[in-house]
Amino acid sequence: MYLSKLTFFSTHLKTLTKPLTHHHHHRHVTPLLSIRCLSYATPEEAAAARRQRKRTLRIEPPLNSIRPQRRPQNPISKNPNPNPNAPKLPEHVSALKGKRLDLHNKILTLIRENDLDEAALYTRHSIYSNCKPTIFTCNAVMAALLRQSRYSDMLSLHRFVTQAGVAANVVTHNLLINAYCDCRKTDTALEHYKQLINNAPFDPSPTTYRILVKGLVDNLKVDRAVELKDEMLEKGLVADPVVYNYLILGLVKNEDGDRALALYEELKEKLDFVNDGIVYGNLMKAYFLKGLDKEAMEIYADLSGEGSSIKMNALAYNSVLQALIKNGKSDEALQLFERMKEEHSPPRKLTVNLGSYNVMVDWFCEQGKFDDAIEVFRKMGEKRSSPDTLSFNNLIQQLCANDLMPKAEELYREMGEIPGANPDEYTYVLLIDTCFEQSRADDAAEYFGKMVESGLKPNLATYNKVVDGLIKAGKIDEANGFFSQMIVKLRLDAANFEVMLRALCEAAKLDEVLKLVSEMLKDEKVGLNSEMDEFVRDALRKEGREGDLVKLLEDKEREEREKAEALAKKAAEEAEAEAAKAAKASALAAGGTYSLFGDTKPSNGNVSPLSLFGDTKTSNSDVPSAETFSMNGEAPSGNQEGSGGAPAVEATPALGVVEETIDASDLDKELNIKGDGMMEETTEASDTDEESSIKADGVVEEIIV
DNA sequence: ATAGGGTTAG
Repeated sequence: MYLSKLTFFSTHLKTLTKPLTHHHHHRHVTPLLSIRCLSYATPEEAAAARRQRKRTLRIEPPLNSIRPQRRPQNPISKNPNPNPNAPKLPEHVSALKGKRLDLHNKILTLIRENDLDEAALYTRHSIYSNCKPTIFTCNAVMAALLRQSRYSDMLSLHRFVTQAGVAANVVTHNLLINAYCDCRKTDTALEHYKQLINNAPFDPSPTTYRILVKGLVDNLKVDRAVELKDEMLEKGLVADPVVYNYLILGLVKNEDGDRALALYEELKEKLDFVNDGIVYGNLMKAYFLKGLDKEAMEIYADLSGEGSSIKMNALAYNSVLQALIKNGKSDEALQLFERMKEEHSPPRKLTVNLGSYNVMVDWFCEQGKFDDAIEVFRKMGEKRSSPDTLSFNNLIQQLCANDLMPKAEELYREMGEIPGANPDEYTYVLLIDTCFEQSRADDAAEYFGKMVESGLKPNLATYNKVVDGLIKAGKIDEANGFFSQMIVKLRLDAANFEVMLRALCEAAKLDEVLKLVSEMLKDEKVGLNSEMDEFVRDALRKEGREGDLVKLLEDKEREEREKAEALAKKAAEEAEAEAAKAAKASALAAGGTYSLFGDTKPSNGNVSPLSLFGDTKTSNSDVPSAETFSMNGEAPSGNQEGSGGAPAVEATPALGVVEETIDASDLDKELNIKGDGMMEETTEASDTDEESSIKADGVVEEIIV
């Protein structure tokens, strides 16, 4: 139950993110790949690979002649001249034993405890220890990060383990493709898929196609998704009902009932009989779409009939339930819901889940039957389903929108008692909005306070809403309290300061006004413009306190002057010291150098005296010091894609160095992820755009190793 | 032992 909740929550989180359009930057990646493939992350790796090749040469020929089917799909053994640069094969599951299995289990425990930071850190630290994590462990952590929509952390970890020479397997690739799809970067996902096909020493799995087809359908690219399904069949993979279901869903959403039905026919032909119930809800929707209610209900009779061999689980039933509800089959829907609950017998047979209840709640709300909605919502515990934050928010929102705030607040109070259903930003914004609508400014303020108190981070829009609302309601002190609380947290800007200043002036809270003015003067991004200056003067004049501002400004000015003087003095001292040093250096360059090297004259007259001393501080910036030079030449340059990063990997990367090259903020930029993990709204996701984000491309480039 | 179907939403 815990896991299913996690999954549910993650889909919630995933939908929270709103991707940005990125600038495509199409580059030729293929030639680089072969270079990248050469590199082993560590000398140990390279040595191990050499030993492996020797062993292979020694052992394989006789074995092959006896049992040639032993390693038929291994490109290295197929190749008469094993290319040391060939993509590395991922480790077999059998590598997961002993200490490495212990490590794996330890990290799985961290994931189960939802301590992903620790899990990721542990994985990284183990990389260069004597107990290297297997790709299975890396995948587990990456999968957990993906589930929580922590894309940049996931890509960063991936990059790290890849640079360390942990060879990716098909699951790794699927995870990356999944991440790209979730970020609406379907082009990048397809690019990655192409690289997988062309370069990886293994084939895509059925799941690869599920992920890609779902991603394309979600991003309204049904036609491309259909093409991919055909590629899947060409690869000799079995027609997958899940893949067909996504396609049918996409076509139904496009109101293309004909093609949806045709796809079902195709699937039926390939499988003889489709016993996976997942397709039938959408199939019914396709019939309904074409006005063929009778056919739709025949399908329903088939799947729900006595002795039907169609396998229905909760997901399949939910889809059918939805089809009935959305097409006016109310009695059947109610009956089906009852039946789903009856058939439910965990742990083996799961025919109802949180999703079923959500569908019912929405349906009742649609009909205005809010008490029924609340009742069915409360009853989900009977079937050992437990509501999550999203399902609470959904119901609370419908109640708020229908003048049922007391019931909404009752549900809000229940949220804290249910694990996994803590109120989130969305919950509080709903309640705050509704409170203001109902002129309950105090309560709105209280919710805002609770929101901050519980560690949630209101965004600027929420802050503005609350402060504006409080000011309008004349609650200046409360507004000012939140203002001071949020100055740093939200990096409030001049406009926010001015709103507060105006309100304080108008309320004639002069002490507060002066305090705020002093704050504004301290912040060089804010300051006091002439309009505000006048505003403040007016307010003070009314109470005869104009002098207070004059004094404040004078104090400030004196402070500034003193500061400037101190700075100037310091600069002068430094310049003097510098001059002395330079004089010393040139004296040495003129004559002193020889003494350093005995009698030998420097053969190269171009040697810069400065670089000889390695004094980077005094060196002219045009003359690269030895230090700078070696940095440019040897440091692994994971961030500079395509700029010769691969050979650098061959040097033993010290942990710190590699970590330096994996800059999470760069990865954030890569996926346009903001610091809080939220993504900006896309203006337009363009497909024809030939350019792809450099960074995203770089990752694609790098993974196929 | 590592990925994986459907629904609600600013």
